[in-house]
Amino acid sequence: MAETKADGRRARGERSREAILSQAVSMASVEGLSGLTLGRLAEAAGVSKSGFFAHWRDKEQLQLDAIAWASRLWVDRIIRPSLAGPPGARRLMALHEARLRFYAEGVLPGGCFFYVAQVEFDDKPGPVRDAVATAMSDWLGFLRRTVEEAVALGELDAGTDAGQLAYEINALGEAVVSHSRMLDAESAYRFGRTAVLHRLRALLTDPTLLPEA
Amino acid sequence: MAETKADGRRARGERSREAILSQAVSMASVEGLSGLTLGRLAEAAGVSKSGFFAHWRDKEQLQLDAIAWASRLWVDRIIRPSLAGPPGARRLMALHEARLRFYAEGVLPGGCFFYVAQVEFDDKPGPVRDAVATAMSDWLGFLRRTVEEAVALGELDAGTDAGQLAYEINALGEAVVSHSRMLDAESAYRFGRTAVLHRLRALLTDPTLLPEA
DNA sequence: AAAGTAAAAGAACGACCGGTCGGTCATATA
DNA sequence: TATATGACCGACCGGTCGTTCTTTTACTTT
Repeated sequence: MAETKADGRRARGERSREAILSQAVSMASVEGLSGLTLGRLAEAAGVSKSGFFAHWRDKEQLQLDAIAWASRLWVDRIIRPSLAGPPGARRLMALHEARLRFYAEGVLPGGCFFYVAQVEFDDKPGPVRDAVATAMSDWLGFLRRTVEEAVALGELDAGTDAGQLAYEINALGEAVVSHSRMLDAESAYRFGRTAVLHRLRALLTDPTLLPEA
Repeated sequence: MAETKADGRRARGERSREAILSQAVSMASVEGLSGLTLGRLAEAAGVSKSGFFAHWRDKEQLQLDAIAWASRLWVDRIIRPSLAGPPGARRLMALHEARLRFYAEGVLPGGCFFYVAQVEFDDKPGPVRDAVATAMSDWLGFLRRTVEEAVALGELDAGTDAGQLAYEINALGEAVVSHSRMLDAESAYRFGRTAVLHRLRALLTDPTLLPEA
């Protein structure tokens, strides 16, 4: 009992910090990291604007931490689950489908944090841009290594260009975000899924590894 | 002589209007249509901030006109040139390569106006969002009809899903923008071109229609 | 030549931006 | 128990935003 009263200032601070960060990632997935304003963020997170500065020196520091937080979310929701299944071609498809599910479930109200962030910062040099580029490079690198693994396992055609295939899987998944929101959600998910499934099936040495549709 | 003096108020206004619009599309390709500020826009276009309001009621009207201006630019640079060549599979590849050239030449400093605009407005209902959605739909519709034409000409496999292929060509081209700016330009253009070329070649009834690489 | 009109500039507005400051209060530390 | 610390607040700063109003200027129309 009296559980809610035991409120240790430090633990409470940590909870505030995470609430703000989580809210920041959500809001940034809609408005972007620049469109995010400290006033609205603080209000949405239930703290005062000045309370915010107990946790971050300035807006840029928050942006950097938000990128790290979003990376963790991506690993938790997309990468880690796929590591529970078999490697190779099936893992590639699992990654892609986890991504589509991530979008479809509306985990982030704007669809994809990094999609917005990379468009926003690809022309604005600085630490934030560098952090986004690193996250993007990490993700594409992981995809590429997963392709290489599939080739090494003999599941995909030996002539497969891993970097090329990683680029395509990423591009075909990314476009689902705006296509589903601007035009039609059902066809966006269908096109996004079918594109990668057929691309992978064409490279498969054992056609039973992935479903026909 | 006295050419610069003959300045007809009306003609001068039209020139101002177009200078502002052109500048707005360039700046919006970097900062987005919301990130665009009237002060910097006016300065870059060589007029005063208030002079802007002689041409547009408010910022939203400018955004709508900028979308129309960017659409015309896209038609002039991508669609119209491709109509000069043969229809069918070669036209699809020509469209894709014109797009990549558009990016590589730096026609717009931010790479692609609509790429930025669609990410920015896919979650913000209103007239601007609707205009961006229409432009996006027009482009994808044109791609789809070009695919259908290629199928009707017997150049592409009869079982080709036109909407699906249009989605893929667009997605694979779009991703070049941020990939080239955030990571590596050379590989981005190579991946973007190779992806569509191979995708089309796999559907070709006459393999000599498109180059091997 | 007079009257009318369109293109601009200049100054100023209220709202909101990121950020600072002084202060309060519960808690961790000694 | 004394003290330092971290979380947090309300008030406020200079600056920029989109927008409005007034005025000047130069062309167009009558």
